[in-house]
Amino acid sequence: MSIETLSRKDQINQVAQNLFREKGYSATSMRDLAKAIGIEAASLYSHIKSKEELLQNICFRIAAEFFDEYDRVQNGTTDPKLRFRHAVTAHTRVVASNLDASSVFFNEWRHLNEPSLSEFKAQRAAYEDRFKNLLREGIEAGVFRKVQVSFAMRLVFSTLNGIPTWYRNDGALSPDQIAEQIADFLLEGLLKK
Amino acid sequence: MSIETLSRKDQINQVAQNLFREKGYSATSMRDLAKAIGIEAASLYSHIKSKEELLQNICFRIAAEFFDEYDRVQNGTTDPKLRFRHAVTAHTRVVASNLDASSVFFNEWRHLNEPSLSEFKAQRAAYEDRFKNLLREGIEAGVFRKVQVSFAMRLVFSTLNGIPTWYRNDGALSPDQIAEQIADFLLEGLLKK
DNA sequence: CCTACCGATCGGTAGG
DNA sequence: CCTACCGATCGGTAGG
Repeated sequence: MSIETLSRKDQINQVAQNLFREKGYSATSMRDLAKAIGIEAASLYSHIKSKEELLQNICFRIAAEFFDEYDRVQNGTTDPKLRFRHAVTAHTRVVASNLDASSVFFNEWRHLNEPSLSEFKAQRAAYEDRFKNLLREGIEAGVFRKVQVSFAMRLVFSTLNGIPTWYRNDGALSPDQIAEQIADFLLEGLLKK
Repeated sequence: MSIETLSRKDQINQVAQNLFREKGYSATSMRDLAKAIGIEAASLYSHIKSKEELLQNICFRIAAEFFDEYDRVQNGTTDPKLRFRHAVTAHTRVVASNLDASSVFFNEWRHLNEPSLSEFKAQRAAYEDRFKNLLREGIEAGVFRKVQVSFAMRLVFSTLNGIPTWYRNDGALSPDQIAEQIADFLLEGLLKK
């Protein structure tokens, strides 16, 4: 869908995602946003309530996508290794398919005010717990090395959340392809067997 | 060294590192900085030239540390696996020992203006090339799996550069300890052998 | 290191 | 969706 066919409100949200990612939330002014769309800054407020509302929409929409995609791929799977692989590939697909929004989710959430900030942190912690549980299952099943679960979870998310810093959706590698490769990397490491 | 014993200029740099990390460069005002130190905003300019100069100092000082520590640990080592391990642990030590500054290096460099911005990117690319060469060596020596060098380098740095998002230098794990564990993780992956 | 101040820009509102 | 505008705050300077 090209950007001209979006409703003005959707267009504002999409341009905000891009500017918040490229310049950061604080360094993006409502005048920057309006100019990129081609209207006056004051006109934005016919469609939105505040600058922070834009940030909230981005952060919570992408959070919901992470949960939805996780639940979708876990449904029915019981093998610990496969459950972990599915979680990683699901997360990667969401990130790689929403590079602007996920960048904002990872880097700009701290500019949320209360009570959104606490709600955001709670959702993120709940999501991270799912990955910790998968790691625990894998260790108990004897499939994974006896790593520190909390530590390993952090390293996994560092890898996954760094995707927007280098991935370009230009056709060279599809989201599904990098998802598989990242899962391989996390499971196998660099050493030859 | 406690913050009171620093020269005023060093104190400004240190507080700037912390605020730029916590709030971001754009969201940190010179008045925030002055207030945290206990002087008026105008007085900062007896010690520094501009806000951006503070950012430049942080970014280039930590870049120099990455190069210095890399050169120090590579000196004399020839085994590909050990060379990679030393590079990873050196980088990790610099990050874990400079959490504020390295966070700014990773996340706030985009607020640099030219010509600093281009210089920064050039240094970072040169540093990344060193890691790519290490990966290439390891593959050619048959020690590493045949991964895509550029892709693997990105994943390695994602893991390393995510450290400030979770590591707390509170005595539970020393920089050297997490450096070793991260090297294990990158080399071995999660799967049990 | 301070007081006093500058022009520019910020997020947002009133009223049409 | 626009013009006109608000008070607040920005990075920084002059002068002491």
